Amino acid sequence: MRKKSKATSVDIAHLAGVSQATVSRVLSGSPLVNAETRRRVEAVVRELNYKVDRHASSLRRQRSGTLAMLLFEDPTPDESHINPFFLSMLGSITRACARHGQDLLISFQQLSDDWAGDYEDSMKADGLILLGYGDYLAYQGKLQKLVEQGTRFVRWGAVLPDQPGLSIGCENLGGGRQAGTHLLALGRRRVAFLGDASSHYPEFLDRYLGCEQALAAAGLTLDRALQVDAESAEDAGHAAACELLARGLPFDAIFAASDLIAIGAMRALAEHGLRVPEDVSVVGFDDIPMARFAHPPLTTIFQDTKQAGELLVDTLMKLIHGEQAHSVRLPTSLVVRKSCGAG
Amino acid sequence: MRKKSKATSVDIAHLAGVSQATVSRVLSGSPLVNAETRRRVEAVVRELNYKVDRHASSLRRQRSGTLAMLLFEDPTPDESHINPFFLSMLGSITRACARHGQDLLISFQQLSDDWAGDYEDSMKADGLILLGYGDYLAYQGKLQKLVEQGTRFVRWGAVLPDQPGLSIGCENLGGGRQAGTHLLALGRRRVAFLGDASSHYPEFLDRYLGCEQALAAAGLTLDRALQVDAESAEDAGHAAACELLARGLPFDAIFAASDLIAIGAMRALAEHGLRVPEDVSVVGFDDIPMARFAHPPLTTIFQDTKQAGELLVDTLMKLIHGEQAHSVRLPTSLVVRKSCGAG
DNA sequence: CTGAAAGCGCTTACAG
DNA sequence: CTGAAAGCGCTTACAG
Repeated sequence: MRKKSKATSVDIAHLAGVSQATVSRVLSGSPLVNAETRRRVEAVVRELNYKVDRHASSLRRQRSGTLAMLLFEDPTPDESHINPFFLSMLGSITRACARHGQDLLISFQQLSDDWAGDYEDSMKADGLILLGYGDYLAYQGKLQKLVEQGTRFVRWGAVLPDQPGLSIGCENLGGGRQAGTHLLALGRRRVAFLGDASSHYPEFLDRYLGCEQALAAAGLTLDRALQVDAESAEDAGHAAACELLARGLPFDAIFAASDLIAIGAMRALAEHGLRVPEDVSVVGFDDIPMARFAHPPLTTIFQDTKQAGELLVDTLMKLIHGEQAHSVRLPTSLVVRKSCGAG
Repeated sequence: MRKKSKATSVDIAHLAGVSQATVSRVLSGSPLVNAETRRRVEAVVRELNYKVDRHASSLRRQRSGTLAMLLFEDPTPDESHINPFFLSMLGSITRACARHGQDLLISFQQLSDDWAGDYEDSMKADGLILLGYGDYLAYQGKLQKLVEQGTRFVRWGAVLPDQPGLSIGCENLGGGRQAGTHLLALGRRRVAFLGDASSHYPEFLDRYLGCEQALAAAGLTLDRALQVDAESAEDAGHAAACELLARGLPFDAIFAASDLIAIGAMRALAEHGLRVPEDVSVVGFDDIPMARFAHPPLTTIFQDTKQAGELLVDTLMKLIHGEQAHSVRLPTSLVVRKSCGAG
């Protein structure tokens, strides 16, 4: 902040009776400083509450000490609330950044944006964290471009074989299997899937496939006629469930690709006089805070957002430091509540 | 980012056949540039996708072009999810920052922190946006210190007469009145208040007082024996409602100081076999996204987080530019859903 | 309207 | 272990 007179390293040097270079060495933790000298400098630093000017430091080091988080959503209805799932990652990302001594810049983007903005951010930050749901095929090209530019980034999302850059994601396939297995154990046989299940949304697709595997293991099939596209939003879930109902095919369970979809679907079910879980079991995915308060409380597949956030930052830092880093898939777990019946 | 060779203004100058100073003038929108020269420079800038180095620029200008948002919560149970109310402000704050060409740094703090962190942030940003619930009396001193330091900041919260610095808040008194009036209109007479109602939480206190005014206007009182302290969290709301029930006093309505409290209270009510709204009406405050999905959907007092976020940023920018700025109270509105009965 | 030059506050070879 | 000095990439008086 602009204050009467912000102390600089020169002031500190003066007061401590050393050169400015030595002050700098002390503050950057250089081993090339006499212990006694260091103590003297540190005392003055503390007294004046001196902080290194990050701009000067970054300029000189050619490294910013800043990470940027880009949150994008698909067509994002103007005033939309941000996907709660990503929000819960925000906390752990922030904390992880602090632990690494990095600042966190945040920026919201439309998937449709030029992403010129990204490039801009990439000049401000040492690396990018990409969060967002959206048509994967649509932004794969942008990721490619980022790679070509030499931009360091890590994204949250499906871990795919040939993807550009690194991803941290969860075991979507395994999570889908957990959902299917649970439904099966409860005696459900006709499972509907709400959510896009194509390579446009690889995470959803894997959840679909995982569920299908679980059913297949029991000699059952996930009837494609019971699949309805939906993006991760309550409204979309509601619409999808209505569409499903309109098809008139029998089903006794819904596996929603996200909690938001599940919650919307339950609303539609209730409006149509169907009881959850008596008439139909519902499983979600994510375990957003709202899931607990849904009616009935939603059984869902938990993704560890805390660990995810940390891993995202840790991985990005490795990239920045030129260390070896790789994509990872985090395990999921089933959270049994009321929406499927006796757990 | 560190790339093979990032273009600098010198490169641009060279290619455009002008001096580096002129490039700088073009990029900062100086009027002291010939239109033709400007066009030539801009062409090169576009072609190389050149961006001004923010660190160099900030260092030179002694202004960072960055705003910092400090989000603090009271004792914050380690992995707690951030208060959803603040999260919904995040989006509009980010957008408003972008509109002002400012970057947004975000940082989470414990109210108990030394806030040395703040001072640190204050060196990185031109101004601070403070968001958080917590004991006002406990952090008033910190605000005072910020003022003394000359740090520019705006906080979201109660607009109080002698507070240090500026606040943007809502008409808590008016909102409380709207809640009380609505309850009254529905025939409710014995209103309980869940939430701290002391000067430690001035926002809650005003909501309480507003409700009390509405009742008084009808010749009724807000019985203090029906008030139970609670912080803004679902668990706290649940606990408070249990405590209220344990007191054994009759009541036919609950005005919760926040939606989270209301949702927790409804859970307790249900556990005790009480129906909402038949046996007791419930009104919340905030209108967080979850309110719509509560069971029953929660009638609540809406605070315009979108406008709030924008105002927070606009006000802070005025402060930074040395313009006149002042605290403001935003109007609230009643959102009728199902938790109070016929609306 | 344009250029040459100083300087923002650091970090880091380079000498010693 | 320490200091003097160069230089990171800009912005902005100062001349012209």
